Amino acid sequence: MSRKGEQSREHILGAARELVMEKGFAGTAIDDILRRAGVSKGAFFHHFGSKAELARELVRWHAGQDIEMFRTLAARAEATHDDPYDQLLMFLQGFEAYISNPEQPSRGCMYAVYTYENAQFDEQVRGIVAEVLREWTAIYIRKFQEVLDVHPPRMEVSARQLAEMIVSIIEGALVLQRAYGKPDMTARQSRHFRDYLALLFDKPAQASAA
Amino acid sequence: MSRKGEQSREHILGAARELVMEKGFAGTAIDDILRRAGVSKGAFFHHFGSKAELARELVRWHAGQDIEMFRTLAARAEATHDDPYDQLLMFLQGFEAYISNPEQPSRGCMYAVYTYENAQFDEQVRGIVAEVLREWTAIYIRKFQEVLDVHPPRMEVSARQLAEMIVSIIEGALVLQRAYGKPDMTARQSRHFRDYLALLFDKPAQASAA
DNA sequence: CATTGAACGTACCAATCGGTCTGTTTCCGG
DNA sequence: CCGGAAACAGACCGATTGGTACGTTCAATG
Repeated sequence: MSRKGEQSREHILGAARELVMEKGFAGTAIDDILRRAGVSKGAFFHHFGSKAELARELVRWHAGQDIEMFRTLAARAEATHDDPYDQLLMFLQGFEAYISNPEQPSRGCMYAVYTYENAQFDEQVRGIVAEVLREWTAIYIRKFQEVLDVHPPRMEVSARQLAEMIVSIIEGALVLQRAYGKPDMTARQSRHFRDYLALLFDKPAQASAA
Repeated sequence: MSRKGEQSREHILGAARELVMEKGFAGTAIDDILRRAGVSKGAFFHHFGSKAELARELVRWHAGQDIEMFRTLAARAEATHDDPYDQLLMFLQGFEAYISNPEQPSRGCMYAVYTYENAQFDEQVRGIVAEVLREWTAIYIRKFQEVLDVHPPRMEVSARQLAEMIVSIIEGALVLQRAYGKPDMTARQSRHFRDYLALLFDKPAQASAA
C-alpha cells in the first residue's frame, strides 16, 4: 500500500536535498521544491506539515543514510582485517571511494548547511545535527582507542584528538571542494590523513590508490 | 567628511555580519538588519544599492580583515624567527590566540556560509570567496615550501598537501565548533596540526600553551 | 457497486520580502 | 547665511513566501 505516496515523498525529499545543497535551506522556496520534484503543493503539505517538518525529515534522512554507510564500511573493514589499524585504514579508503563517486551529487555536508543556518531551525533539528556529528566522532574515538591500545604512537596523542581531527578534515575539505570546485579534495585530504597515521604509528605506507 | 555616513555603513555591515552568521544570508531579511543596526530603510539603500551589493561588500570586508590578520601574524612571526618552520609554528599559535579571543563573536567562517548558499550569489561574489580561500592556501604553500626546502620531512609530502590540510582543518573545526558548541575546537585542532608538523619534521615538541 | 480515506491538484490568502518614492534633515564649502 | 549634496526617514508597492481550503482522483475494502 501507499506505494505511490511513498514515491512522492521520496521525490520531494530528493529535490529538497539537491536544492538545499545548492541554495541553502532558507534560500530554497517550497515552490522550488515542487517544481523540481514535479508534485503539487497539496502533495507537499500532505506529506509534510510544514517547511520546518521538512527540515527535520531531511536531516533525519541524511542521518539514516550516513549511519548505514558507516555501518557498511565498518563491517566490511572489520570482516577483512583483525588489526584495528588496518580496519581504520580500510574504512577510510572505503569512505574515499564513496565520497569520490561521481554519480553522488551530494557535494557537501548537509549538517554543515544546517549548522551555518543555525538560527533558522528549532531545538530538535539542532539536536539531531549535533547528535550525528557527535556520533561520528564517538565511532572514530572508539576505533582510535583500539588502535592506540595495540600500537604505541610515536608521540602522545589521544583518541579524541585524532577522531576530531579526521571529522574536521572531512568537513573542511567538503567546504573547500565546493568553494573552488576541486571534486577530489575530500578524498585527497582523507588520504593525507592516512599518511599522517602511517607516520604516527610507524607503519610502512602501504600502496594506496593514486 | 561623511563621518556619520561611514558610521551608519559600518553599523549596517556589522549587524549584517552577525545576522548572516546566525541565520545564513538568504535567511536574513533586510528588515532584520535595519532593526539590529538601528537605521532606516532609506539609510540602507543609500549605502547599498541592493541586498546583492551588501553580499559583495560583506565578503569584501571579511577578505580585508583576514588579509590584515594574515599579514600581521606573518610579519610578527618572520620578525621573531629566521627558520621558516619556527615562523610557521608562531603563525599558527598567533592564529589560535586570535580565533580563541572570546570577544570576537565571529564563531564561523563567512566564506563557508557563502559557499553553502552558493546559488544565491552572482559570479562576482563566488569569485571573491574562491579567491580568498585560494590565497590562504597559496600563502601556506609558499611557507611550507620554505620549510621543506630546509627541513627534510620524515615522509614524502608536498607543500600543497600540507597547506590544503591546515585550511581544511580550520574550516572543518569551525563547523564542529558551531555544531556542538565547543568554543575551543578550532584552536585545539590547529594545535594538533602543529603536533603533526613536529612529528613530520622530527622536531621536539616545544612548550605549547595548554 | 458504494464507501472511504489516502493522495493528491489548485485557487487562494495574509504576511513578509526586496526595493522604490517622496520628502526631510544634516552637513559643509563658498 | 545660503545652496546643494549627502544622509537619512518612512510610507508604500508588487512579487514572493509559507500555508490553507476545498474539491478531485483512485485504489482498496466490505
